[in-house]
Amino acid sequence: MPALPGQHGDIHVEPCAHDYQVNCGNCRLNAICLPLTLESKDIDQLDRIIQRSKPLQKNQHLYREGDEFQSVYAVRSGALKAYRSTDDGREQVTGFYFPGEILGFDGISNNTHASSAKALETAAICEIPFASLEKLSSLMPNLQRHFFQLMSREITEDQQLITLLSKNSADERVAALMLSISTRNARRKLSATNFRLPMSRVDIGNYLGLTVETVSRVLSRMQKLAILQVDNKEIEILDPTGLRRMANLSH
Amino acid sequence: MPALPGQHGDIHVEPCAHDYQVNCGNCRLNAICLPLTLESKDIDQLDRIIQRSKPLQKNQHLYREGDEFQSVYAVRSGALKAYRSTDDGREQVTGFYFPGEILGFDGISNNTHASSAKALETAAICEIPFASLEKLSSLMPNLQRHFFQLMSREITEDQQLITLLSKNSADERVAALMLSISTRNARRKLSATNFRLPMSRVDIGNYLGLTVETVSRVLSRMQKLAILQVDNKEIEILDPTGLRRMANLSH
DNA sequence: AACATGTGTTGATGTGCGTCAAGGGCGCAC
DNA sequence: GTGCGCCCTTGACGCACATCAACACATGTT
Repeated sequence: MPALPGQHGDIHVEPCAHDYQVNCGNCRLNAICLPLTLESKDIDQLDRIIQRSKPLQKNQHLYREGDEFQSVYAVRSGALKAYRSTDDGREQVTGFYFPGEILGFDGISNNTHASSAKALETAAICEIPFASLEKLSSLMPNLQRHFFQLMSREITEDQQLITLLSKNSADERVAALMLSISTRNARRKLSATNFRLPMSRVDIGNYLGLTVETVSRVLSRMQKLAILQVDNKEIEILDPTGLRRMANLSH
Repeated sequence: MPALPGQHGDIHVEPCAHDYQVNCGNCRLNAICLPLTLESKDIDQLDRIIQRSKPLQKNQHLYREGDEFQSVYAVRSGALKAYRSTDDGREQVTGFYFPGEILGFDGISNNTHASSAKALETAAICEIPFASLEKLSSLMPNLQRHFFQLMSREITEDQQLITLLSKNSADERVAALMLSISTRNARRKLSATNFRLPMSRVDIGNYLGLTVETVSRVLSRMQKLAILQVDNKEIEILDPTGLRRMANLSH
């Protein structure tokens, strides 16, 4: 581990000195976030409704369960988790969100956020006020379609998680999560084999319906089988094929 | 296997004799399906894009995983299940759909249905071609918002199921499903305490991440505790409070 | 009526993961 | 340095649910 003074290093943005120059047109992530064929004047219009505020620090909330729904949010850097509290007070992690991904859709149905979202590390966020988005969508069919698609994707991903929880063993669940993170890294042109997990073992277990101990044991086992190299939160995938076999998924 | 000429049969449109008189304006279910304040000319416009074909027979598919996505569907009568096949060939039931409910949203993201939908009993369906719906949504902000809300509701419901699967015992899962069906019945002005389950024990187990045997045992136990009266698929809720306590949910 | 098939129930046994407990590593405060 | 808190790991044990097996019952076919 390199001896960096601030281990997160990256975006240590003071009240966004340079933010005025960030926009959807030049954002590195727009291939993920907005894979649209929009004319540049349309992008400008979209850009004008998006608000970029100062970064969230680790453990800060973006919104909480029960808050009035106003906006959906795109992650520009960092990572977040979404979770809801169960009726007996425990929490259920419902998703992890990485740069280029959009969260907050569960708030639309009741005008109230159905889950909370919290930064797992320092995170920069683009806020997209939903009322403006709706208006703009009416004028730009591509944009309307894009947001229908994003919500649909969230539905299919939730259904994949449902399947994972209902049908797969602890080994398969953990392997599937590692593969998912790897894939999402690759989409952002980062290494598919070396990465740092932004979330704790507790969060992983919570997301996958397992206890911390089980997650830890599975990771140790994968290390013993030379599928992963695990050093605390640093992960290296040594044997992608073995990992896929362990996940028991074809994709 | 019933001796149908072509079991693929699926939607074999042959405008049904009495259908001309069914429309969204006079449909008993529109309070559930379309709880909108639309002017009657708007309802007419919506009505014009909706297609009502002859009912699906039990076990017929409405669509299959991999089919091209064209439409979403509202259930007018009967019941359906949605399911996807896992990588090792088993199936995962992702939802049950009752009259007034809308299914098919998972197809939008890839223009391909991510799950299959099959009738659990004879079912009448309203087909809503998505391309027309999109166009109409651009013109009618209420309608656009309504469909965003419906998709958002699907997301929050999936997240509830995720929580159920990840955190709750067999007893709690089965109790929660019974309560959910009871609530949905009540919304349609049917009895909240007496109903017939349209799905098999296998489907219930599959949906809840349990085996048939466990589902059967839980139902027997509930009967022994005088919470339910179970006669094959006929259910009577004898003790709603006890059922809610067993489900361990506040709502 | 006889039979096949699908669907549901119940009991006996096994096991994967939860629970409980202990201890190690690391960062941070003082 | 010493102490404290948090996160992670590892081992021993138990339990809730899966698995295996047998049987009951309903429905439809011949």
